[in-house]
Amino acid sequence: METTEIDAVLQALANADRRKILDLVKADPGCTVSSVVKHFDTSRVAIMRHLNVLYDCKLLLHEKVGRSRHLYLNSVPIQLIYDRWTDEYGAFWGGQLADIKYRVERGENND
Amino acid sequence: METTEIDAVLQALANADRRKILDLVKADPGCTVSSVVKHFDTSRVAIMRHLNVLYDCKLLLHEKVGRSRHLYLNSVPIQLIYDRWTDEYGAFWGGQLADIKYRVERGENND
DNA sequence: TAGTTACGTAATGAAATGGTTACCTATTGC
DNA sequence: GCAATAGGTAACCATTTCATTACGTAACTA
Repeated sequence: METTEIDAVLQALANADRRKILDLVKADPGCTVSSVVKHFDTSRVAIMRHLNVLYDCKLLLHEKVGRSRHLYLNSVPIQLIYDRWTDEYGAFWGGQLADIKYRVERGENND
Repeated sequence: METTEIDAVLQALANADRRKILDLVKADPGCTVSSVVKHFDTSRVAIMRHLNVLYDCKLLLHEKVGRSRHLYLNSVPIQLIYDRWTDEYGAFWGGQLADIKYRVERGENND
């Protein structure tokens, strides 16, 4: 996975509305754009912009049928991100996480 | 974890330079700002801005000693993100991941 | 103590992000 | 055919992001 692809996926995930879209599509695979829009107060165009971001980084797959566009979740990018971080930080987590978390929970972190 | 906190952590991770900083600090806990800056072509101020982003979302802990600032990785936010996504998408992954990953590795992904 | 080192901040500017309204095209249903 | 529906695009605007240069301050060192 290219650096720019990781950037794009993380950037896409760094927005609550886009994460909500993913959740909605996950809950109702094959749903349409307008059905997603109904769950938001923001404009249809704004949601479509979010959808385009999700298409670009391939978190959402889509196909046009008639005048509708059907949406599907593609979890592969998330999985790749997950692998990246667990691979690179897994050892660190395993070794130090418990202690650090303990200290943080006791308010002993030095922010 | 608040939505805005998730946003902040993912936003922070959505930048290759900031991820590189995390990798550097992970490889050399307690390293200083200037030692991190040496690994980049961009200006010291730009890197310090990235550091501030990482401080704000608590991916980096830091303490000033003399005229130096020592940096430490705090993997708790990453762990929380990890938990968030595996909790919400775990079932989906569990059901389809093996097959998808297998297909991806064989170059048969459906992008 | 004078100079270098390490870090911090201010001012500035280009580009990206995220939203809006207005309008346009294609499909469906009556 | 005509109106309603579903989606797409264009133009615009405010804010944030991300970089720069210039300058300031505290601490180490020769």
